[in-house]
Amino acid sequence: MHHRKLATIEDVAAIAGVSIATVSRAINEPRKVADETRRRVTDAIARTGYTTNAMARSLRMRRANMILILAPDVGDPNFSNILVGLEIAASTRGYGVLIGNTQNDPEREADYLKFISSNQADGLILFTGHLPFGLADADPSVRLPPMVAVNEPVLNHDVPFVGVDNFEGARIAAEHLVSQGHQRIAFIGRSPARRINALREEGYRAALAQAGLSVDERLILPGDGTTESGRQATEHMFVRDVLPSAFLCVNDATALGVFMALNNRGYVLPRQFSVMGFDDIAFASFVTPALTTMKQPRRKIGEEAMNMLLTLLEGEPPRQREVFLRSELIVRNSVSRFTEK
Amino acid sequence: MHHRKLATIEDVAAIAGVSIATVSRAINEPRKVADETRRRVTDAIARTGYTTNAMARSLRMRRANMILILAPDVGDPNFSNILVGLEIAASTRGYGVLIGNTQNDPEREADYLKFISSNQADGLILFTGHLPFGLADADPSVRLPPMVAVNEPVLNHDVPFVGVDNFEGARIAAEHLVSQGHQRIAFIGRSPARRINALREEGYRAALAQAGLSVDERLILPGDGTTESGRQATEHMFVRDVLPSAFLCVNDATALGVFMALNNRGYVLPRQFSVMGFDDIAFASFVTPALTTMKQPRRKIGEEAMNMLLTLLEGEPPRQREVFLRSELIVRNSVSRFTEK
DNA sequence: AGTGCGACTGTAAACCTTTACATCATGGAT
DNA sequence: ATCCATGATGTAAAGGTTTACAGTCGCACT
Repeated sequence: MHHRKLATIEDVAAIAGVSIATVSRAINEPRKVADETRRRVTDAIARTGYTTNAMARSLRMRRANMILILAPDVGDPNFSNILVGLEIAASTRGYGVLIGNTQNDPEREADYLKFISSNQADGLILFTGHLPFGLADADPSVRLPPMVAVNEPVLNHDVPFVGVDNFEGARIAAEHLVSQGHQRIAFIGRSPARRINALREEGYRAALAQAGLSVDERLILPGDGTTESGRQATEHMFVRDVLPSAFLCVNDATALGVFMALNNRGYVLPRQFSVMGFDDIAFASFVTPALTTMKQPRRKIGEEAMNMLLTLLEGEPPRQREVFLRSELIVRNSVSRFTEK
Repeated sequence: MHHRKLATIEDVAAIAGVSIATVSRAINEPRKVADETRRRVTDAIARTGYTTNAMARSLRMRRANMILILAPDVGDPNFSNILVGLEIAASTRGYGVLIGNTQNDPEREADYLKFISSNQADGLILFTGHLPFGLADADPSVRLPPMVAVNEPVLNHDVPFVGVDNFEGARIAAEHLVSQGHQRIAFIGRSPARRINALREEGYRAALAQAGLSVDERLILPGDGTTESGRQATEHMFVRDVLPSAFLCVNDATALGVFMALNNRGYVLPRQFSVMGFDDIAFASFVTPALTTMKQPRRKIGEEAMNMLLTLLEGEPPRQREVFLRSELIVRNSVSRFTEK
């Protein structure tokens, strides 16, 4: 199967006693060939073990049936499950999935665009939150390749987007804390420049407003979404001695940092402090106490995004340029009812 | 750049005033064309924004510069970092990386092989621990495509392998526990059918033997490497009331299950029990107490495997058919010195 | 009988490269 | 003056498809 020269459409045609055009048609538009002929072709294909050469096909058709996924970090816990969804949707529609790990390196981003310009990939899924370097500055007369952003919307450009409704998710999360009697709720992970963080913060504010609670700006701490930033923010609160009864974290990684800081100081969770995360990444349920959080429908996000891209590719305009999926409240053990001490 | 017809080698040739053969040579074998001519070609390329059409190139060259990675589960915490290594090595050598998520579904495995037989991919990285369905039963006269197994060796077939030295790693881990004074050490995750589990168990036995300790077979519990299996095994030990002072787990996920069971029963770690894992997956350092474990050089494994595959592809026989990389002992807080109670 | 139509099939061009082989010029050695 | 080697370039084939267009055949209809 490998070394021995592969069968071509011509071999099949010879055996079936027809022209190569007919073989091609028998494969791609079966209704257009007579039953008897089709049977002969099918037999010949089976006998030769013929598979159509994808390169020749792509060359002729000017499409590779291949999608390039650009991600800054393949190891991101949010990434892998979205990837599963992307991959499933792609393969059911006959597309392959190419991975590009950019590490936010402009050079690598530009490099990967070669897959597009060399016709090796037909479209782009962006995980990066920005246009790849080399496209961003291109003059606007050249058309951008078909692409869809996922997880994080693309800055300053009108790229179709599929992701979770961050505002609404954070609002629900904060509402949950309020419903448990918490009034002094911290928000960990302020970072106005990041769309995701900004939206989640807004959701938090909206929930407090709705509940008639005023926000104490001292309870809103900056953070970039890393575990370390959560730890630092928590430490900072203790140093300043302005403390909440509950922490709403911009994501699970941050929540983990909060856990570590509180554990370190000898507090017992959730008795003394409640903590909420966002994302529901893999270990959220394994940590002690198990983390109450908002679950992202990651696989669904992937499927939705890929389907959007593929219909885009097939020429139809997308039904909507932005799809927001609902995140789901997952109640575990890291939030307790607030009781006056 | 996208819709407007792409520049071909012919356009470049016309502008540079040379033949297409010269353009091709200027690109691929620059030394073979005169300095002046090369300059003209380079200019023309810059002016047209030409990129060589990868499909035409692959068709002619009969190689796609593309590697297919077959993994049963893209979400596996071991996977993503190995993927990073694979991806880096591939892209530095000018190869792209195609992802196939098989979910251990034979149909999907066979489906993905089409990428190989249709010339869309030149080689295969196997994460699955077995030959993909459709290759396994093929009659031996047909040559297998070039491939390298990673993470888990391939069952019953002589496929080159790159991974961690599981025996030696487990031996070091057990040795570490012994060095901390532990004598009753449990092994959680026995599963003779899995190469990895079997090897790690052997390493464990070797360490005990070396220390002159006899193994208590009742302390060796079955498990498939999932968190749940770790939890169950631990429960089982309490039910039978045969207890160790330390748990050596076949992997970190299992260790997490042990954590959960012990926490549940109100024990304080590592004071009352020591626990060791294997793998050093992402959250090993975030769990409380932070997990002492053996770190797999995952990125390195990926790089090594990809380089092996690519040299294989370029015709050279591999220097060795199996590469075992050393795992590293990471001491955190889940193991304490054993003290007689 | 002639016309037109529908169903089926074949011919050949086009997709864009790479590269074996041929050609040509130049210059040094004989 | 001739020959040969060397270096630079061009010509054309080959790689395997898809598909516009043309052709053939049988048949119903006028």
